[in-house]
Amino acid sequence: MQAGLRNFQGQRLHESIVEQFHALIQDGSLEHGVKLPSERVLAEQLKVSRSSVREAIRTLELQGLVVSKHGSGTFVNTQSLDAVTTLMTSSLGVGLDALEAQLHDIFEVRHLLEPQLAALAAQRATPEDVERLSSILVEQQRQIMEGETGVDADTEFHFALATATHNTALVKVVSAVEDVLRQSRDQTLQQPGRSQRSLDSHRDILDMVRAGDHMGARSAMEHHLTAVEPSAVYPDAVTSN
Amino acid sequence: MQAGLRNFQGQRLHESIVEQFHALIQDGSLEHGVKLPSERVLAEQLKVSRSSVREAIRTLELQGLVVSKHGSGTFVNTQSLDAVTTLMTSSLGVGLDALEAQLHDIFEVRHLLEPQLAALAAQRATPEDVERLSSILVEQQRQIMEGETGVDADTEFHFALATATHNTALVKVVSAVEDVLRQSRDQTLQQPGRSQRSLDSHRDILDMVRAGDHMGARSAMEHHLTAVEPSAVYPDAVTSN
DNA sequence: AAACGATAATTGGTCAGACCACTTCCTTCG
DNA sequence: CGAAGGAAGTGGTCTGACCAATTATCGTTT
Repeated sequence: MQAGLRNFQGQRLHESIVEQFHALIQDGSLEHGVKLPSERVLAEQLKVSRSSVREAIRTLELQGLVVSKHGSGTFVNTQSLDAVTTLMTSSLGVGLDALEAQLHDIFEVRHLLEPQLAALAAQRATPEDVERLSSILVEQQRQIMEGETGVDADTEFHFALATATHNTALVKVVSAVEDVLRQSRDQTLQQPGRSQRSLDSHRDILDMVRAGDHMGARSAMEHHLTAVEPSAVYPDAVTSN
Repeated sequence: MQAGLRNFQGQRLHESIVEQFHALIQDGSLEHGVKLPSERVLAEQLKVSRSSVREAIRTLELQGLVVSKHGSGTFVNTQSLDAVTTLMTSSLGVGLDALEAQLHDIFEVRHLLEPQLAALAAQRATPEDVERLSSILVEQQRQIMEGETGVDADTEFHFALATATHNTALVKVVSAVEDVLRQSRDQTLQQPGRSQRSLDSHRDILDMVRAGDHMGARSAMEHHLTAVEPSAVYPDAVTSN
């Protein structure tokens, strides 16, 4: 009987090769630093083409599990940061509830990040920043009155608030989170009253920022996030002071 | 127009192709959902073989920036969390001058994120998580005793702490931040005593996590961040305690 | 004219064999 | 004995071909 090479439904060949290596690494057959056979030999052993082996190795290298050195060989590397992650995530299969779980995780990141962010913004926002935030809320009000959800203005507000911290790294992190959220936010805001409530708490936040009240801005943001959060009730949210 | 295809120092061909796509995506030339040319056409346009194009696409797909569908084509995908984080890290790497300025910003993000993260980890860490964190500190101690800075173990500790929150989104955000920091951390830790002090405060954090004391973990992390912050202003003012 | 179905064209996935560039190691020469 | 040189091994790239899934095309049928 030929080697496993189960190539079931929609599974690409080099992907199943990757899975085999994951298994070999996880059960300890391939320890750190071990040099694995050459691509040509691997291709012959697995009875696949060298291209497939290469694409598999490319994947493993991207995952940090392996390092290829030109002219020398390919070596197992299980001590990198990336390596541990991929080994963890590969072990637990991706279920149907994965997306929902991811969404919850992202909201949790917001809970950690944005209240602090609002506090920073309250301390550093320039009059121009406040003006910009204010005009965004006007636009959001207009969208809501026209029957839209105002999701774009909603996202824009959080982005602008991040900008008001004058911390470029923070802006990038927040926009990463908000970008992913924008898709789901549209559904959330379609529940009756949600849009208006979101706008109201945005106004509260802006008031605090305008007043330079960083404590107030922090709690206003926390209130806002709780208000717009999809029903998910969590046992113990982080108590921030 | 034939783009440069600069293949300088040890740069593999498909890697420079990946970089070109990163640039195209970042400057907005490739928006979400856009279908890019077939592999054969791309190979011709870039004047490389189709294999190289494929390996580049494989990389982009692993980074979440692109999705290939058999028989249909390859499409840009910039709305996944993976996509945004990889774009973030690749963009933060550029600019030697900007890096200096952004370093402060990044440390500020850590100050916002990681204490909260430590609190979460203290609430959710499993015995396995604690075990893992513990072994990392052993490794860090070993590296320091051998005269190294222990920068890898240092980075890995923060990464492992993030995984202990069991929040995949949080892990991704933190690893993006830590990745950028690893470069500068090596310099910071080279100041005498810094490495040992960093290890000591890591131990404090782990103690709090082990005890499930989320408040203690939070303040321990805050203390740690303050201790290792590259405060070029005060050379060695921080007491070791 | 619209709906359906077979067919061709397109595209990603895999395969085969070749050559190039870099490393390693061993032989050979000084 | 050491160093220069070359041979073998390895990853990196190229070429061209075929397979498999999808999509577009066009004919027939209703």
